[in-house]
Amino acid sequence: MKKAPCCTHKKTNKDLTHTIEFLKIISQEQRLKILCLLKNGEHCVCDIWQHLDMPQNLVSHHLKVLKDYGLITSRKDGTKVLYTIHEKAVTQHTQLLNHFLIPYAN
Amino acid sequence: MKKAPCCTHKKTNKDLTHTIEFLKIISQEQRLKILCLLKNGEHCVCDIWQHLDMPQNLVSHHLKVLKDYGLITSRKDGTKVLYTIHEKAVTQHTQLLNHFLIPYAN
DNA sequence: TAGTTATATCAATCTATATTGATATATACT
DNA sequence: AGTATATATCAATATAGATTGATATAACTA
Repeated sequence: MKKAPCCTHKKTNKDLTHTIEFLKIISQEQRLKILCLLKNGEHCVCDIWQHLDMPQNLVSHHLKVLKDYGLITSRKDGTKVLYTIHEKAVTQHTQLLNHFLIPYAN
Repeated sequence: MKKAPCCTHKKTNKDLTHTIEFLKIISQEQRLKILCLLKNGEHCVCDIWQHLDMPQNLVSHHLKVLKDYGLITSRKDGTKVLYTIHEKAVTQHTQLLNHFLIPYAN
């Protein structure tokens, strides 16, 4: 039987710290909306701020936070910068989260 | 093919608000630790604050937040109050979260 | 080169909320 | 009744981080 992680173990403490970091980043309406938009495909910054009706600099700021943590990636295309969700990273984090919340999560 | 939820739809906006509430509650080290402890079984308040080395009133406060949002339940046993994770509610919230992060999440 | 569009950065302010200290309530025991 | 233990509540403070406004950088166009 697979052992459920417990917060008293060293390794799990590290995982918990990472999970908290991940959660703090996504527990923000604007950022979750951005991720939700990007999960359906690549978008430039102007797409995002017009679509979500928020100031351009704020979007850039949130994109930086998301990118610094590896939840999205970007590539340049002329003057535009196109952002995409990093699906694998996101999935890894959500699975780690489940370990802390659900007994014997896979 | 199942349609992925999009943040521009009314119903999804409501779901997003709920998901943000859920995330704000669990994106807190002390609270995630409490949930992690409770997921492995019932515990009284003194168990929790001694185990997690945090002040009693702070634990009570966090337990109230978790209970008010339906993530845990409680029952009295003499002077003690025993708390348990509400596994079904937690699972529902994590599944909703996946819809916002992962394309075609089940 | 000058102008325009797209994006990023920085400092200052605002806001939400975690934490603390003091105290209240509730139950059990002698 | 009086004391001890367990839990909850409340007001005050501390703090992290979201938002704003101004400005910088970079690339394309005429």
